[in-house]
Amino acid sequence: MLSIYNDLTRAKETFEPLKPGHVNMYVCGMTVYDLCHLGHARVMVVFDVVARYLRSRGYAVTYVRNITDIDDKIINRANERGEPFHALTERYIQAMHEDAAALGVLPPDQEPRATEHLPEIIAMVERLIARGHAYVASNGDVYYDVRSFPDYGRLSGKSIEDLQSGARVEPGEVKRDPLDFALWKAAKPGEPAWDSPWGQGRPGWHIECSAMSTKALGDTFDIHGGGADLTFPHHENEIAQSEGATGHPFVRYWMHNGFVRINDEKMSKSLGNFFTVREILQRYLPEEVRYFILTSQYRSPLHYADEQLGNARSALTRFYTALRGLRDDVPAAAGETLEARFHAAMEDDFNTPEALAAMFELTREINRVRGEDPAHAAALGVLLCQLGGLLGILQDDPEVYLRGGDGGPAGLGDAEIETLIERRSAAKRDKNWSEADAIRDQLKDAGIVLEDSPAGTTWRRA
RNA sequence: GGCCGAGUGGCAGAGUGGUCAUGCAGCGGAUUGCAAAUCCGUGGACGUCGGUUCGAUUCCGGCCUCGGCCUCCA
Repeated sequence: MLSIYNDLTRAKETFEPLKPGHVNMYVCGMTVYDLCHLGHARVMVVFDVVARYLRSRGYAVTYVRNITDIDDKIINRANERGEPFHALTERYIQAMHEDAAALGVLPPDQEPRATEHLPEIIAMVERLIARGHAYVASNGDVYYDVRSFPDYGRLSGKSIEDLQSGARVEPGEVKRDPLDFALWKAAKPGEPAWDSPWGQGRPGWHIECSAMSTKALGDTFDIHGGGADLTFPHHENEIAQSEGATGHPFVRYWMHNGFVRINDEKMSKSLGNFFTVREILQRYLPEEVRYFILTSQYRSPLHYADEQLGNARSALTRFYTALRGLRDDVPAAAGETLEARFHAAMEDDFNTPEALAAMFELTREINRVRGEDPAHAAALGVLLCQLGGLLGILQDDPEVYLRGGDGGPAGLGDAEIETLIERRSAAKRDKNWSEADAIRDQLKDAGIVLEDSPAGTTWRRA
């Protein structure tokens, strides 16, 4: 029985999809005017795990993650660079796909773009006008009339009155109410624009998600996800738009992931304190970054620290060390209590840290039995890999992971390493310990760790 | 100011009304030519002040501190 924390009710609820056996899920993706940073990576990894896990429980999942490829920031950035906005967005979409793939994030089933859904967007705005939820302003903008939607503020826990007191009024405002938000923005000279019943213009930020999610998944769907900073106003506005236009409930379970923090502050573009995925991948393996993201429950803050990325490396080394040398062509061990513990953790609102704890205990069990019962160890190892697969980790060949670490600036090649190990083995046979230790120290200085066993010497990169 | 969330051992991070998180680091032991890896054992925590309770880190309230949203943001 899977339970999910629903931000709409602020409680964990038993998950039951609208259509038995099928889950429709929409996640707010990126606005593509820059490279992905770790916060974007967290969204992608978290909901990738959600989709993987739902599928593993037998659900057919339709996972939609949108791309915002037209908005103010994109226009400004394109102007700064003196290039067409779509050239800019194409480049960053490409980069995002590369980053996602590197982190083992499976592609969503659909990846709709705002600029490819102008007809749906315009139709929804027209519908909102017709149903009395929106109005055309004197300058050609179209605004949502927030006061026409009594439930406004429910998701974010705000009241219209509270919002009213904090609302700021810009000079030259053409809204009827400061809380109203733009569905359609009239084009200024030189801006990208599309034809509409209200003249040339472009969609507001929120309407694209309402239009695209409804088109892809229907008026009502199961899960809507995104970063916690989208709760208000973005998702609040989506509810107002979609329910205002369709007259039906919009989303059944709202999921928001917590922020990545650095020095106790939110990592964000506006604060400028972010690391891009690319920067981090220059120093850590993709699987290490992914593991690091999963060490925190998705709603909790994730504290960025080099020490913790290093910890991720140690942890993965422990897993892969246990898997190394085990047969992987056997059936997974069945009926293990640790497997049940893993699933209990995942079914409790995707508690990945607890799920990882179960995997560590499974790892200890593998190490414990591998001497006397290699067959059982192998079966447990296959199980460990399967569980890891649900999280998108431990899918590498152990040897590749263990030998593929950072070789350092003066990294030795595999062949050189093997040669040195053979010379050391010869010295060991001769009980020439000083020679053997000298070679081991030499390798250690090059970042190579040796591990002797009765079966011979293995090595890995530290 | 309004609303929301959080404060757990050296670090990270789960969880629970009364026996164990887990990983890394530390310490002791086994193993090893010595190491490494591994196994066994072990120390160390629940912001603060009250309340409820036989018993609270866990429930309730006050306080303190921190973070977030209220404006673009994953």
